[in-house]
Amino acid sequence: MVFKRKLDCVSVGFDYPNIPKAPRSCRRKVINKRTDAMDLLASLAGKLLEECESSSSASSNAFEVNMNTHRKEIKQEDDDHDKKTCVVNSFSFPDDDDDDGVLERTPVCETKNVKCEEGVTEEETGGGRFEQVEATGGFVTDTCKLEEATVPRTVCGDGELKSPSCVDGSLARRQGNHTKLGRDDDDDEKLYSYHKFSNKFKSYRSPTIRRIRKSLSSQYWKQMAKDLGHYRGADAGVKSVYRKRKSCYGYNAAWQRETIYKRRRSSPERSSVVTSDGGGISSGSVSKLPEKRDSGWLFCNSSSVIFIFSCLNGPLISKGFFSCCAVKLSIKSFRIPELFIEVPETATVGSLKRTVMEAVSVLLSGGIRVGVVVHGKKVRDDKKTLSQTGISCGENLTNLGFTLEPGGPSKVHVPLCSQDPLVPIDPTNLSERSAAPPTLDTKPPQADDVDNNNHLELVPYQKEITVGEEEPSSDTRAIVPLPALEVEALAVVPLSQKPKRTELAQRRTRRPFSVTEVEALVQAVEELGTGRWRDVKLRAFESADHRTYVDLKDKWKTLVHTASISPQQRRGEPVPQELLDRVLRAYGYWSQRQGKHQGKGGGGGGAHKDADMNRGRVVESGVSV
DNA sequence: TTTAGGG
DNA sequence: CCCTAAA
Repeated sequence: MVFKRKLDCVSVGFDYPNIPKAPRSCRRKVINKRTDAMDLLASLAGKLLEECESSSSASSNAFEVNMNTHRKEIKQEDDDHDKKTCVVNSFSFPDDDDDDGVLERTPVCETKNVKCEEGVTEEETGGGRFEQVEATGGFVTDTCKLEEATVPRTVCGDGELKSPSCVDGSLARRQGNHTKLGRDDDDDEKLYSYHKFSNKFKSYRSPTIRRIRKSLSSQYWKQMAKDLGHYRGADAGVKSVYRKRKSCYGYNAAWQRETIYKRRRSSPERSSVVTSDGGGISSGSVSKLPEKRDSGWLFCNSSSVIFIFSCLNGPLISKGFFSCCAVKLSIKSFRIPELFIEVPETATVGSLKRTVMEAVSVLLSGGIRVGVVVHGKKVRDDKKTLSQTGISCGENLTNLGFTLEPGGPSKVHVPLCSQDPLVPIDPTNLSERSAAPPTLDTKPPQADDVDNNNHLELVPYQKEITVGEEEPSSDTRAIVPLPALEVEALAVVPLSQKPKRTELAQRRTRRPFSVTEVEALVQAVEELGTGRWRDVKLRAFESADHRTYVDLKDKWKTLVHTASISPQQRRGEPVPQELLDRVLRAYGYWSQRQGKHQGKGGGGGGAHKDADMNRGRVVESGVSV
């Protein structure tokens, strides 16, 4: 099989405009999948680690996270006719990467027979995705060894919100390698294909993509920061998601537009890690370290705090300085063990990469268990504080380690994602797995609970994000959505990305309309007509915070339906027939009126007093079915 | 932000 | 109730 051909296939795969336009609902699902990929991607990126050391020699104090297995091999076998089975025995996430452009944060897939190509601009790829890979002649797609996939880490020493680019020395060390790898390809044809690929991707733009990109832009990170209550930008007023929701007409657009935020909408009693433990943190008592928190890993609580936040929404790494000493730690690298991946022979290299990445991402985003090892002994008691395990402030923590294991309900000692049970992942069946992604329940922080003295800063997995930047110009700096879920890849990687409900947003509790409410609604619609739901809301439900104008519109819709079906078919608390009659009457009237005036409406006199409506048998004429 | 409709 | 295209 000629590589070039495959590459072309990849190009075709990215030809977004060729994707048949599906019905809106279908399209939406595709979009969701893309978003999931982004989430996973972000999550992958989020397994970054940060050290608090301010000295450049900090890295020498780092400890390492080691995985059980380190077989550096991908065995690839034929599976029936067209399946390739790749076993990725280990991945490592080195501590750094080059510092040249966004690729420095791009997980790099190195294989013996597969080269990593750089040169994809940030605009094209953004951070956090596998970069293009070109195969050498020896690729012919039977045994390839994947030596490591690397994810750089972030090292910042001063507690300021910084991009990973603040990593200097250690990054430089690595730069040579990858650059060389990428650049010494002398195959023009492949290069051509590669650029063709890039261009394809460049044109791979759509409002949806832009939106996703936007949501992953710095704005997003800032929002996350705000959520955590540690972002001190111009818009510092952190408000409770719940409250935003409640005041239907009060919240600002930015919030509402935040797609991500919807995932975090939740009941007010839920709070974020830092939020609920703010007091403990500032107290400087390690013993108050939260042992079990929502969506992050809060480490140390005195003069320095490392908060590693990871969820489907993306990773955050934050850090703050407090008044006393802290446990400082750095994770140079860790490895995740064996993955089992199955792809069709016809799969492109690109899709293979994406498959691997998704697998890794899925694994990282919830399918791994983290163990804490202190002095060589595994600490199983989650409630133990660090100090109780023998870790004390100021020490280099060379005696602290972690273990990561895939699969199984998490016995997380350090919750990487969520306190919710993690969905087990069977790494040997990843490609066929239909299980829902890990349940990641991110919970909105409550502004009221936020200890603003904590001043945690966030270090997004993203370059050059600036704290004060209000303009989401960072569009181009966003972790650009991986085109991983284009049709082809979806076909190849049937990973079920269907999010569980809890993963998105918590559905509001159902609150059936009372007869009184129905009456008020009918009354208002009689007067205002249909199509002025905001007015209806203001007129009749202004104080009912839980009833949005959309709710009212929906209720009206169901009322009309209810009124038009037989009483036997109706469910729930019966609505007096009298009200239903009024519903039909108003419906008919306003339908007719709208037809006549063609949206001319306006605030004119209420229909309530309109003789036409009360008198006429508009009902029949107005109601169809 | 609101409206309108499908899910 | 949710989601979202469109206005």
